[in-house]
Amino acid sequence: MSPARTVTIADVARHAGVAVSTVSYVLSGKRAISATTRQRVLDSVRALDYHPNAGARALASKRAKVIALVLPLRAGMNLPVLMQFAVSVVTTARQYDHDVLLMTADEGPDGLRRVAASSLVDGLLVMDVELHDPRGPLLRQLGEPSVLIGFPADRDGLTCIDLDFARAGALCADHLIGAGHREIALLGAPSVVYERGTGYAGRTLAGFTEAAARHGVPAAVRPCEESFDAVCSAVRDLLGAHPGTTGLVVHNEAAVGHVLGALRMLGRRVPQDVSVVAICPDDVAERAGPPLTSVLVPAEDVGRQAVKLLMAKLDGESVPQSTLLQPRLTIRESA
Amino acid sequence: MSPARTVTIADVARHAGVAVSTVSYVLSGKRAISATTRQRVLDSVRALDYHPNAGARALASKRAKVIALVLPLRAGMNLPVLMQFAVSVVTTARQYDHDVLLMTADEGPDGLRRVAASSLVDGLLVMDVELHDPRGPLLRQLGEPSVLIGFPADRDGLTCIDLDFARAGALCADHLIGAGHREIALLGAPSVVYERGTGYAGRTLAGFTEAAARHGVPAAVRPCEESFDAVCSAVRDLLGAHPGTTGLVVHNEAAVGHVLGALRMLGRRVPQDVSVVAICPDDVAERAGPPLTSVLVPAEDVGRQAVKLLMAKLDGESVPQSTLLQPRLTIRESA
DNA sequence: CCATGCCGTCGAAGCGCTTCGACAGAAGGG
DNA sequence: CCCTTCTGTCGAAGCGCTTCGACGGCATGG
Repeated sequence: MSPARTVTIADVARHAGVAVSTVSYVLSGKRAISATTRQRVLDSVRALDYHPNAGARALASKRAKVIALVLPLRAGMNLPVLMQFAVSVVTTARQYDHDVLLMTADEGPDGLRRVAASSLVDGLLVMDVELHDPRGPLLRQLGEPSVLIGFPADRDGLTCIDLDFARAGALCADHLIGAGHREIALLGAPSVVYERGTGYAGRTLAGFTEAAARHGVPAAVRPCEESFDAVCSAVRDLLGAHPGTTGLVVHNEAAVGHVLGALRMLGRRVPQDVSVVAICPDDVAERAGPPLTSVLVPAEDVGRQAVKLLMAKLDGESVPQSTLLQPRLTIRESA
Repeated sequence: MSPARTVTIADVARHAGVAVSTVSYVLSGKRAISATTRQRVLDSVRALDYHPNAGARALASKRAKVIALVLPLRAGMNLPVLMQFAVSVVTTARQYDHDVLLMTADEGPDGLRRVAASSLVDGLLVMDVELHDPRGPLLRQLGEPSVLIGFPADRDGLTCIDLDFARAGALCADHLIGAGHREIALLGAPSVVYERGTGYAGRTLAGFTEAAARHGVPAAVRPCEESFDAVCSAVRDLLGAHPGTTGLVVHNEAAVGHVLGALRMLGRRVPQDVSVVAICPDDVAERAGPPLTSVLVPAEDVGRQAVKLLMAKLDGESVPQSTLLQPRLTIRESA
């Protein structure tokens, strides 16, 4: 429309008949301003459709009001959960009046250094941290406020949050055993995921195994690739080697549909012949046939909490080093 | 380590024994600087590990070197593709020395207005634009450089890019008909997606129907919800109503696995009894059983091209109003 | 009734960078 | 040999905002 010279705080001040600093204080609330002046300023802001310049604000206040979200970029990642997570981070950050800069891990440590050093962001949210993640030491050294999703082996001086996967594995085992199953098994992620030392996969497995042992129930465990054929033979092998298995836990979102297909092909009915519990998002569980009893990965919760932790750190509050989110089992038809 | 007062351009200038402006010109290349001076400055930059302050740069140059990626946030979205897309946008943007601000559509028009007006970003990438998307007019009015992924009905003055879904639909039909099928069908997205006027779904359907008509082959079409049961009855209905159907196109990523399961349950072998072609990402097609002949949604290409278009616009170049990416059919075992 | 405080507002000094105009000195032309 | 034209560099003026210190004016208390 108009030639649109952008509106500055000086324009607002002039329009409202006050000093620039007064406008600033009205907007930030950092000093008391009389109700009448405040209102006049606010009206001018609205009238002129004023939006503070982000760069100038960042420069003067040393706060960019932007946080970085660092995504992993690896094989075997499960994109939908990542996405849900990202969305919840953005939504929550906005509630704190912050924006989110999206980064991929493939720029490596330099990327983190760059955004931190350039004051592009005030803090970092690092996803999918592995057991021996090089970014752990880096973050410690960087001194930039950060929150990690996932647990590195050495979490000293870091703030970490994740679903309690050990508990999730145990919950699945307990549920099956409680339902009377006397031999159970876990079908996991592709083996590369375990080898990489991805914390959550190993922790689920440990929790599962431990719970089974506690009840004295034999528990087989098998990694599982994600193609239909691979899943079929994995299931066949498993049931061959452990014919008494009647309870199955699946911790592999991409394979979960195939597992049901494989069981169908092998003539095993779910849940009559084999009970299945999955660890996956609700929508996957719901649209499976039959709908799966499942423990969900509460991506949204994790995202929200992670942002809250980071905001607390930005405000100089001290926060717990580790936060574990409790898993929740939803009973559907498969177990 | 150190108390870490951040390094400024003045520090670099002092260290190199030149003026601040000289450092700036070395870094931006906007004026000729002698080789020796340039080298000295560059050395100092490295020695001090200097990173320009993003806010100051943005303020002075009126270029933030950040673009916004606006994601949709709707039911029936398919997250993995979105994610792939986002990753490719970030990667490409980095090649142009830009960062990416992630926004969700749920902040609405105000969100776009806000980031644009505050100069937080230099341009906008808007994903998953619908036929009658309110953001079309908004962008036009905003005057901020932008690129839309998807085609609104009125694309005057906008820059749009997408996969040529009509062509993709036609390609599937052509492939099946070329293989000798005399009655074919399309299993599509959930009906809500069509009703919303999501361009790509409708265009696929149109391309498919048209191609079939051109060959004089009857072609049924059916939207499809994504739960296993719904898919089963959809497939059953379809095959019941059109018993001669031997070629099936599936344009629904979440349902594609279930379709194969349903066919198996109905006793139809793939590809002996029914040939199946899917429109979905390669990894989904590959890990299906049997691996699916498919047309992939080239999320990465779209992302890369979209960024390139946006960068061209930021540089003041003029770009084509519409860009259509050609689909590619990959033959696997299912058709 | 004057000293004391507080409240609300203002002016000005930066924040770190880009960019414009100026200006030495070298190079080239008449 | 002087005047012009480049080249390479410098200094300074902002960019739009936050924040600090200052300062009138009003109420309070002695």
